Amino acid sequence: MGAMTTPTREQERASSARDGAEQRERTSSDRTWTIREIADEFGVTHRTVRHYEDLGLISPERRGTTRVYHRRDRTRLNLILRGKRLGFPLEEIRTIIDLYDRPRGKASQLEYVLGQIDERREDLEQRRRDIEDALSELGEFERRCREDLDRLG
Amino acid sequence: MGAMTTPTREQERASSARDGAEQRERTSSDRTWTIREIADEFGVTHRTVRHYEDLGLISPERRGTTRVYHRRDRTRLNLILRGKRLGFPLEEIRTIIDLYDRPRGKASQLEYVLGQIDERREDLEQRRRDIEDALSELGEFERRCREDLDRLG
DNA sequence: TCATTGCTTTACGTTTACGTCAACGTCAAG
DNA sequence: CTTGACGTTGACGTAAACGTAAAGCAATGA
Repeated sequence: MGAMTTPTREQERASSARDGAEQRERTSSDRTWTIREIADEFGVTHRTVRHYEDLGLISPERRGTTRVYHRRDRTRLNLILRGKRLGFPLEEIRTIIDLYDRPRGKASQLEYVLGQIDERREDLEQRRRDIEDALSELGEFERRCREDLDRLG
Repeated sequence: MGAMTTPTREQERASSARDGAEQRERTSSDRTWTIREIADEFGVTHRTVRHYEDLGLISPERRGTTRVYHRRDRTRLNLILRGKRLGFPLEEIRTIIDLYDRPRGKASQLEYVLGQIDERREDLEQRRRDIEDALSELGEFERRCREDLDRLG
């Protein structure tokens, strides 16, 4: 995780809460967000965020009835959205997230996780090959188009 | 049995389907396939193949009422399935296929096609980045797992 | 001749991933 | 106290991508 996390405006609240006596010093890791803020920032609807919660992909804190989102929820959302861009179904994305989150104390657990990692890797590498193929076909096609264009001009 | 209206092609197809090994007088580019053969070979159902036809992604020849698949249909099916592996919706896949097939005689057409190619390329390169990121995260995660495993052993 | 096999169309069912109300709670401002 | 901005939980709608009968020819095997 963290390889492609978007640098965001977590500084603003962190610095302004520096001298507040009422609130303990809030580091950026303490910041929380509402569902609307999260949805807007990630470019999805609140309905979508709630849908992901229904499927168990995220589980924000509840204060009373209201959802409170923390940094970990943002991390998960990033994973989810990238998974979606890659065309993975949400259920499969959930298994991936669970994989990252699963407690892996015992050796048997770790062996299992390593096996899952290999499966994931196979899948991703197949996709990468598909993309490379598609890109090179696209390049070849472009070359031919430009040839045709040159003959016309 | 009554008089056959168009006996020639129908019988050709029937006999070639019966024993394909003997029918090697035909060059491979002339070979045709039934919907079942195509479906089996590509690992999809005939319903799926017909669905793609409904959406205009393939348009096999018709002999009478029966669908006859040629090499170009197989090429298209390959494009479709790769598109699906990459998570593209079928409608978008159709536009890509149409792009490759579109007659591009005039310069304006070619300009348009080149623009489309760029869009496609952007999309694919975004996906590639996502895959690279996911793969490197996976690698990092694996490294940590192996560390944990070493500490246990 | 009859049954089987394969292809056909029509049409409704299903799953995924949400969208879209509806109806209600809550809290600060006017 | 009412209004309005957000929040909540259902519950139903929908589009994509097929699945799954149902029902019908047409050629072939027994």
